[in-house]
Amino acid sequence: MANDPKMTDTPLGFAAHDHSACVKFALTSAQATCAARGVQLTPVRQRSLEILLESHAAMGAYDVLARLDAEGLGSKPPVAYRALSFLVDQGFVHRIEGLNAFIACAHPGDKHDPAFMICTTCGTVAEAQISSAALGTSAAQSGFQIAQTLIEAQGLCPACQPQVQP
Amino acid sequence: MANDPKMTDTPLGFAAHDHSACVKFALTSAQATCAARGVQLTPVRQRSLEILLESHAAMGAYDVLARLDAEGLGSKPPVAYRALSFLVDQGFVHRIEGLNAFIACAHPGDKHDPAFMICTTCGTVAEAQISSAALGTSAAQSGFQIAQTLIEAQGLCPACQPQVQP
DNA sequence: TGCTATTATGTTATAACATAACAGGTAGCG
DNA sequence: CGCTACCTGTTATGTTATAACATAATAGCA
Repeated sequence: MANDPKMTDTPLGFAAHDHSACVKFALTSAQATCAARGVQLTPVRQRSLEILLESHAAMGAYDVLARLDAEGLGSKPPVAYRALSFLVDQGFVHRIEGLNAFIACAHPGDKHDPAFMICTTCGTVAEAQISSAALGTSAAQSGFQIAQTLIEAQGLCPACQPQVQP
Repeated sequence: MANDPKMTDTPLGFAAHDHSACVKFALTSAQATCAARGVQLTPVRQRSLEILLESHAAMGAYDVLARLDAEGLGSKPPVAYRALSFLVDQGFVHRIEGLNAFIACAHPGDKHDPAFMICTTCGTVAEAQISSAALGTSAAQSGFQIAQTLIEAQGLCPACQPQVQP
């Protein structure tokens, strides 16, 4: 059930790979995770994930919705947004703030903060399998030319943290 | 023209500081930069920058617009978006993708990739004066509890880069 | 000065992204 | 059965952003 070794060194998106296998793997993995967590991968949710996996690119919520609508799975924005929220919550999909778009996670299963390399010319998005600090290195290795790096950390500022010391 | 030393160790947003001095400094600095670059810091642009500097927090484009409108400087979305685009282009203001918001740069003059720490409770945004890798360290030092880190790099993928080798 | 190219602003209209709120349906369980 | 929990359908609206075109100010220069 592991990825084929030949596709693990390069971020997805820039590298050729066995696409149907990677879709199948991600889907199976998501199904197993949902079963383990006792949450439901309903038809709309699963199909939304498949759409993102198949396109293998960043898609807007309305793009996904259009696909769902074409298949009779729902035509109103909340349908897509609810499915995408679920998938993001479960870690199967990442949201790319800079594009207002969603993309299937390139290495589901691992808990991780996503790091993306977004091509400003063709819009291709590659997810880097790294721990944030190594972004520059990873980019250089894959031949990606970084123009701009954006970091956003969300959390609690000192004033808003629950107090331990009275 | 340097920042007061006492306010350089902590990211702005979480630390008390001489606010009117920091507004004045940033404004003067922006004026000088515009003069040096031969671009115009027009009334709308300068006032937009002032609004962001004064509030010292992340503001949506329509929030800025409301302020401009109240002062008779323009009431239609493009007015705010054009001014904000200019300020972002010049590096006086950063756009925070995760919030669809804008914030005045905390250390103008330096060329840098912005790194932010965003409180999910109170919305306070602090700009970290760091080179991306040190975010975790900086956060720990300032007492910020990171829940989630988001990295977005924009640039050119291998296929889109101008070819050097024929 | 007068021409023209450029840059900035004003305005209309609409596109694109996102969510609140409520109604209805279905599955599991006591 | 009747309850609860969860998911889906739908209406309506809120929020963010830009295209496109008209007008005005400015700068550079013959």
